[in-house]
Amino acid sequence: MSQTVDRALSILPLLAQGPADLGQVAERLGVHKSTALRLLRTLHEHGLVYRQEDQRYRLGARLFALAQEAVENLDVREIAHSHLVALNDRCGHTVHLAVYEEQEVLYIDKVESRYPVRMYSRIGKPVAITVAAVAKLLLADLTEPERRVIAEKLDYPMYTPRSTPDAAAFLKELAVVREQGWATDLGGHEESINCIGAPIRGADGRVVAAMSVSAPNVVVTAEELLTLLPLVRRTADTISREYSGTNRPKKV
Amino acid sequence: MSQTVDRALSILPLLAQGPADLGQVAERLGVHKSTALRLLRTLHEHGLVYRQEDQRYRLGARLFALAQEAVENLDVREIAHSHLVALNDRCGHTVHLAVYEEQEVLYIDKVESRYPVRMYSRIGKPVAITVAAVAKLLLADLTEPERRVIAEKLDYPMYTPRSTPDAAAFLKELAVVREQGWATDLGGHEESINCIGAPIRGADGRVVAAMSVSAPNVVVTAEELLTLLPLVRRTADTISREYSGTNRPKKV
DNA sequence: AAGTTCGTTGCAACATATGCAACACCCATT
DNA sequence: AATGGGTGTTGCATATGTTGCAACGAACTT
Repeated sequence: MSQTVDRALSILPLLAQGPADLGQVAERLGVHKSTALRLLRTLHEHGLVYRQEDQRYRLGARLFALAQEAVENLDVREIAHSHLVALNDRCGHTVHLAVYEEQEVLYIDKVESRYPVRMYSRIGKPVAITVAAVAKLLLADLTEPERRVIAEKLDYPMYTPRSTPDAAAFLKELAVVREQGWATDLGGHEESINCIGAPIRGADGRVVAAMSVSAPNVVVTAEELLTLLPLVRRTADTISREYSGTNRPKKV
Repeated sequence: MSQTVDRALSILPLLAQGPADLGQVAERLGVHKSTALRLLRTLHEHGLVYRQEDQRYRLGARLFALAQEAVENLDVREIAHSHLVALNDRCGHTVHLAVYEEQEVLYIDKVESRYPVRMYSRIGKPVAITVAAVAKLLLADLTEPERRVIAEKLDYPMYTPRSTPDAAAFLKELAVVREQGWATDLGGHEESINCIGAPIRGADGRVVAAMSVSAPNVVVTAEELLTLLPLVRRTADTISREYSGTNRPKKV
């Protein structure tokens, strides 16, 4: 690995927390100010870092543009998008698409609910991994040891009384999800919001993404939401087939 | 500047266009494969780059997380957000917040319309700079030479017949906007969508952000939308005052 | 006007990144 | 099976590029 690059990249998460001046960056990086300056300059040239009027640095615009471009070029997303929109047309609720990557689950697409009550979520935002239906689906597909390692490492914030309380409960839930091929989140993240989700699989059968439909209690009860399950699963299967078509089975 | 970092960062926009394998990266970077490998590895360690199953590299999840965190920590956004929501409550239309940075204009917040017809835009997405109301507001505040330089450099895509056709027209429009203190986009980006916008100013009077309200013809006519102008301007002014309060005038 | 703090530059010493060549691996071909 | 082209990967010697220092400059405070 490259030390210089390593240091430069360490600046990014540091600035993500908020603007910082040269001295602070140098200190938190453990290098001389002049070194930090040159690194920041390079980052600046690439637009990843921006220098505001008060001379302090913060993350730059190109970072957003990059993230944006990247997410739009994801194969699954491209294929899934129109199906998600169609699903939203039929049921009216918020539809999410998420992927798992290096211990994180994140939304890569979202179609907003037709109803005025909206959920707080955003593309690129890390998902509440211990409770979200999509997270359960994605993690349930990992191997047993992988699941255990991750489950141990996670925090289990009690967003609501119905949140997953600990690793044991989470692993149990993952087993259920794995078994049944779909997942729910009934008020585990926000008291009044329920979700149902289904996995999207590649040609080799592995789960490559997960989708979910979310709706608040005030619009439909959990029971009513569950009646949509067949529709959601059908949509996910359709996307799976289309995705498998473009991505031939891996020859491993 | 640092050559190593420079090379490493050059990989990002390259991958933004789509996944690439080691050889391709090395070639487009003009370096030896082994060098490219080490750079990619470092990027990978920081989560900026992800290695998919077919061994090819693409941009990684942390990039989104970073962008997300950064945008949430922007002072203007934090202050403006509740006001944008309140405005949306009153008028029901889509509300945008945007900033200018290094020749680019981008959305940093958005409150979705209550109506089913939605606009395609996304936080972090570069704005259609030659036609959007927010872009006009932000650029209008630059100095005359700056405006000219940028106007010359831009492309003028004719999204619709009402799009800004060329640099001359754009500069003229900017002058008008600068004079009147508000801006519109009447079908210049999408035929059936109109926007009105107002600037948010810092304590020194400079425009730090711009906000806009967008609505499709099918919901309200352009004339009706314009009746919201006082409300939009008042909201922008309120945000300006609050923002100026936290960011004392620069002593230059 | 003197003193502090912060960003910036030139330079010499050294650590680090570089390209090479050889290796290991997978898949396709014969 | 064996061969060959295509990957990605490793160790190593060279020299290039990065580092920290110290000194400078600018802006703000006292």
